[in-house]
Amino acid sequence: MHPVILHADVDAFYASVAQRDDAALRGRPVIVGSWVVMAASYEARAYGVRGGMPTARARQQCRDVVVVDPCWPAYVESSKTVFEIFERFSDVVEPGSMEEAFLDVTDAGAPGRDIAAELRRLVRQEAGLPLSVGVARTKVLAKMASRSAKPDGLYVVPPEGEIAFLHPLPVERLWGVGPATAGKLHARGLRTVGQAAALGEADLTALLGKAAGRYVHAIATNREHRPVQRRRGRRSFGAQRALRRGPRSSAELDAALTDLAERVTSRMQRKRRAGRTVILRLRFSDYTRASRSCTLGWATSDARPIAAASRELLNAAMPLIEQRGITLVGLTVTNLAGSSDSEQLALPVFEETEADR
DNA sequence: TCTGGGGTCCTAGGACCC
DNA sequence: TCTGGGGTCCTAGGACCC
Repeated sequence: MHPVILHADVDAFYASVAQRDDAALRGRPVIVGSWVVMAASYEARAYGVRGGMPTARARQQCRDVVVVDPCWPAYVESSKTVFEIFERFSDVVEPGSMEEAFLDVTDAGAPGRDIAAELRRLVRQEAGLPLSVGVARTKVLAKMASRSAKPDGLYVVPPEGEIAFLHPLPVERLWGVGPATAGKLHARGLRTVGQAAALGEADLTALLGKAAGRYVHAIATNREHRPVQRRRGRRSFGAQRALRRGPRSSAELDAALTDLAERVTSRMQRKRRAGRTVILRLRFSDYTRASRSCTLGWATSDARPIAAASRELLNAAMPLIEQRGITLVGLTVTNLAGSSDSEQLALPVFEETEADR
């Protein structure tokens, strides 16, 4: 018996929640976000509206668009409902985000297509949301199948039809191939997955680097069979803030760092996690980026040492900031202490010792 | 009003240790 | 004095995903 893997993904999650909760929005172009589009309903996408686009531009492209503010409690609640439904179909559910997951339903005793159809029906009925599902033997194929299924559809890649599905696709449709990798492949004259597969692993790793080359070769030749795995614990906590263009006073930057450190550490404290490495992320007026990091001698979730470390990093980066102008400041704490198997697991928050000071 | 906010993983060089 | 591998940790940057 071959593996049966589902990739289930709620369509335009935030926008669909908004349309579910306000009947007046149904059938209309809706975007969620204040000044940047976080999600666009399919009605809005028909006008070329895309995620990441400034809302002002979305309004230009679609005069009737309705812009709604994000509503986090509704997303958390909806996500919980959807995942409870997923869990009924498999013990092996790997979340990809709030609104998508892989399910290994090999042992479910019914054809993948039937399970997927039932999953879609229940999510529509109990969560009131449109779910697209891809069914295949591997995660990568299931993921790309769900993309083909959208919106509100079901797409099955049969075992004997895998290469026929995969090889004609443009390389940029591969999961894990973004603009940079696609650009390198295009520069070599490779436009389809089949052409990339024909190149061979040695040439692909020479072109893309070891990991990326191996990965692209494995999926292009349909040899990527990583199992569905329950989620590992998180590896970092971060927060960031975009800043208006123009000079920023150091008091302003200081206040931003203090705020970011508090946001990050309060989440860490809630999850009972502590970290040792502080990363300051900067973005400049020309959209170049830089990061500065340092590692403390102890793991902490206390805002004060993290804010202090980030201020030192910022000071070290001042010449860069003065030269290029800063438009974003971010703070990430990583190198988390203890096991990361479960967020619920209570972990000791290591105290700063005399020797560390 | 071109470009938000939250993550993951990989690479490459240098320091340091055995 | 010169030389070797192998391993880990740290820093900075890049690519990608939702």
